[in-house]
Amino acid sequence: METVGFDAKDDTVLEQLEVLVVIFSLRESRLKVLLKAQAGDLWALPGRPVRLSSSLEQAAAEELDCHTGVADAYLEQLYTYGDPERISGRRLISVAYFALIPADAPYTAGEAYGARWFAVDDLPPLAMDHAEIIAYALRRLRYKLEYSAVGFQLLPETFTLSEIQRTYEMILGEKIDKRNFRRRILAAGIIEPTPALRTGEGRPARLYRYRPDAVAEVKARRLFP
Amino acid sequence: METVGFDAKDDTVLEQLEVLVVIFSLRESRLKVLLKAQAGDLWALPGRPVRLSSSLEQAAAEELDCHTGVADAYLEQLYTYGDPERISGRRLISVAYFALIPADAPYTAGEAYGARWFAVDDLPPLAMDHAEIIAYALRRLRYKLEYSAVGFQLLPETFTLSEIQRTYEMILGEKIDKRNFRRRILAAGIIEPTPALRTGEGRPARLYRYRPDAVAEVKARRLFP
DNA sequence: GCAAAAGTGTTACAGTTACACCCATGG
DNA sequence: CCATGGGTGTAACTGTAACACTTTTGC
Repeated sequence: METVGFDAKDDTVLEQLEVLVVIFSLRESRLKVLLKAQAGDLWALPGRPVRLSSSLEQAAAEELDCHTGVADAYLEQLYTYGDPERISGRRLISVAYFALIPADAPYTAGEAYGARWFAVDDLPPLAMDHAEIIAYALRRLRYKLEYSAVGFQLLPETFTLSEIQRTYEMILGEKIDKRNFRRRILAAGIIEPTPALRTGEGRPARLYRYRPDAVAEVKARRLFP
Repeated sequence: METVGFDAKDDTVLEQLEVLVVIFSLRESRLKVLLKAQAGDLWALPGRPVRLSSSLEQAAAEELDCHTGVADAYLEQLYTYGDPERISGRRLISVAYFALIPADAPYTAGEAYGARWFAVDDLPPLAMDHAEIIAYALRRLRYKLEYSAVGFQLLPETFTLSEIQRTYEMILGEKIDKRNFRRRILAAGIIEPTPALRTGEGRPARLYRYRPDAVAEVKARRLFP
């Protein structure tokens, strides 16, 4: 074999290569993952082959966009799965990404193309090693939550302190003390109050906004509870 | 195109796929990386194509073995680089791994095939995006050092407390208090004393051994200074 | 006996946790 | 006026950081 030339608009794909995307979102007060129906009652992570002309991350972003309509979500490479045993009769390299989309992204957007949201603790039977991939993505998400500001990527533009706290509790699966949580998250300086209040049952709550300029991941570990 | 069948001993390779290995070791009291000479005064990370029949990690382990003679070193997948722009005229997906080999592995073993050790803070001109890959591997190594027992993979089977401390200082690039370091590392219970002493200049030092059974990465973060 | 590295505790400080009541609104 | 969720401070405790001298060996 020899080197393959290609031009910048080459639409052919590498046969043995795909990207997969583990798309997380908060839906109905639960952390959910978007899955596509497959033949044989199995579900699978959304994924696509990679064009010669596009980067891996672009391919993942396109797959994310076509399912959720969200183009600028948080997207991070997770791991590359490429063992010969993971699929019989064919070699397949899957570069897995994980994505976080805000809770206020249109619910039904994800349900085009036979896709559905499943709570991470209540998954259907999954194709290949996709269960393992989701488990790893979840571990990484929980882990990152503790030393970075990644949790805000799951929230709408503005949110109340209680909403952030519920988000953290939902992902980490444990209760957090309200006063300690507020003190810390405010001390970290990564959110700022807006003039607006959210009114609902009970006393109205101050709405806050995330400050992406704040250097969160740097230096300070375990920023949050 | 269509699906490619293959059998378990298929030696053909995927043309656009390679593994790269960032091999770290402590040499002459510095943290060094193994690089191979390339045409045009450039140096590159050791790497190889992936056979259809072998896993990515196997391929990385083989590349590591053939350069260092170490078959059971610490090996971890780092990141997959696959943007079209990283090499002109050809699409190349590089799955990068990083490896740690003990300081007492034979020095010259790495120097077969025109390879040489370079201190991480004094690297030669590098091919493609390999400088970026090394920088990322180093960041990850430093990071992991703080919440896992990965540092022991760079040490011989037995070592003195001062040797571990110097290892940490070398990688993190900062001084650590001797008494605090010892107290913590002993409290963590991940090393145990051996009957042996190491004699040299000054008072002989107790030799310790790493206890791989100790659950290090679990639960406790920031185990070390 | 002196140079060189090993070994050893205590105190001050900072950060974390635990904890309970009043406030503002809608119905 | 009451049910609902929002908002607030302090004290005990735990972990971390700073710090200097004695011990054992080889030369």
